[in-house]
Amino acid sequence: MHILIVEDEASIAGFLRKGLEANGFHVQIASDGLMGQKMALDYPYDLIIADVNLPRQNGRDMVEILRRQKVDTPILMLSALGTSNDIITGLDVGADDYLVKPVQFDILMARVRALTRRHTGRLNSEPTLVVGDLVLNQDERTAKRGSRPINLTAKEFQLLEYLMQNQGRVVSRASIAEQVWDMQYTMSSNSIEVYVGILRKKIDQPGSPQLIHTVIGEGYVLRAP
Amino acid sequence: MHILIVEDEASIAGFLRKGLEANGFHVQIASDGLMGQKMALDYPYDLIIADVNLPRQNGRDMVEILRRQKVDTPILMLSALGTSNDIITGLDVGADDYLVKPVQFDILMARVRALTRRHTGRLNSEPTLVVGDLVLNQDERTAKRGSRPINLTAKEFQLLEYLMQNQGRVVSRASIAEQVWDMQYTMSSNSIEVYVGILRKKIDQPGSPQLIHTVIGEGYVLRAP
DNA sequence: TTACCACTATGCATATACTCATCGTTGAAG
DNA sequence: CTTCAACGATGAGTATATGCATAGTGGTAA
Repeated sequence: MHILIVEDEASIAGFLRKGLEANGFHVQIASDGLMGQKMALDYPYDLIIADVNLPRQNGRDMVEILRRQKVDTPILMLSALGTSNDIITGLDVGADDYLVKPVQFDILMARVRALTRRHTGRLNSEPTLVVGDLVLNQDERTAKRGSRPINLTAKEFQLLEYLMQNQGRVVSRASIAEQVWDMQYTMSSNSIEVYVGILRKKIDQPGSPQLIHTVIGEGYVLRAP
Repeated sequence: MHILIVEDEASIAGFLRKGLEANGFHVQIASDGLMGQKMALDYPYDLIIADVNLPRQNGRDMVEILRRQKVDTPILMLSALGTSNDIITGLDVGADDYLVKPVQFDILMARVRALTRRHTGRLNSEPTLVVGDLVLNQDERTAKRGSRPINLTAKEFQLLEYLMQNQGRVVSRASIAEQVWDMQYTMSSNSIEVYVGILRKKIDQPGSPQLIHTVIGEGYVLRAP
């Protein structure tokens, strides 16, 4: 979980970093608005904490520009200003939350948890993936179809995981190659077809409805019946 | 945009409803925690505003139960209690934001906008194209006319996608050839006519109004009836 | 060795893309 | 109202692309 802090006062930035790192977050610091904007565009942080008063470009403008550029990372703004007008404009340019300094660290942590929970709840933190009666437990690295356990090798597991993460969506061979095999897709190999075939034999046994579907010319899709 | 207010004090509930309705939201009110829980499970509200102190079941418990039941609607909590501990437990059971009463309405509105913006951003960005009762989902690569699913091959899908992206506009054979076939248009082939014909057979079945129209000498146009 | 895994090679079956010849429609001129 | 030419639609047939089962190779670890 990566957090970007945009704050020019080194003492505050350090205080936040220390506390956040103690809670298991990775923290990077930008010391002005332009630097913050650049870093936010370069890396998909899970959360951005930004001061309003910043050198070179203030926090509000930075947020507005980031939102215009389709960065949808949650943003928590900090400011010494506590008038309702400040808060409103801060939220309206695209911030998700607003705290007035001096901040109490435990309140900040609670807000950080609330913001990061929503953002990644769907993607990362779920230990199990479910499609129909197929359940994949990412922690235990096990899979089950209904009550029947399924034995998977490492590659098979990765492939199934990727398909389940994209359930309902058609995934191309190219993206499978990138995500599961970590390589460029070349037509010179049919590993993907072979592995899909193996998965089918293990998962879509006759009797239960089929989950893995081929979309000719496009790729594959895992879909609940 | 539908908002559920869970609040037992009629004066506050009425104050909020009036303000929110003036801003274009549809509002429903539940007067205790159990009623709120039931309503939140029954209908996919875009936002829930809940008091902490409620009869029959307090707001914190309600939020916790809703989150357990996978309701992921954004929740904004209100409370007379402003100690950091209250705020923290409120956020940690699954609320997204927390305001201390008495609330200033303009601040509340700003937070409401921030919360609903994020939530619907995800849903609306679903990549679907719609023309009349014809719906094309680009992720799933599926198409439907009304409730009838339509099976399309890759080329057919691309052609329909292009026509739908340009709905209401007449597209020439030349531009279709470029965009769908990736080639210069030469009259030496009638593939386009053939594929339009196939699409017609699949989409414009007798009984429903026709969507694909020929503009002689110009090209084709997809238009809602 | 034996067992297992990741990956490759081959050939078949079939869905799909495209071509061609023919037929239908349209609209303006006679 | 006909006739005719230009334009578009369509059905049948062919070629190609695509996916898949199966068998096989090489590497690794117990």
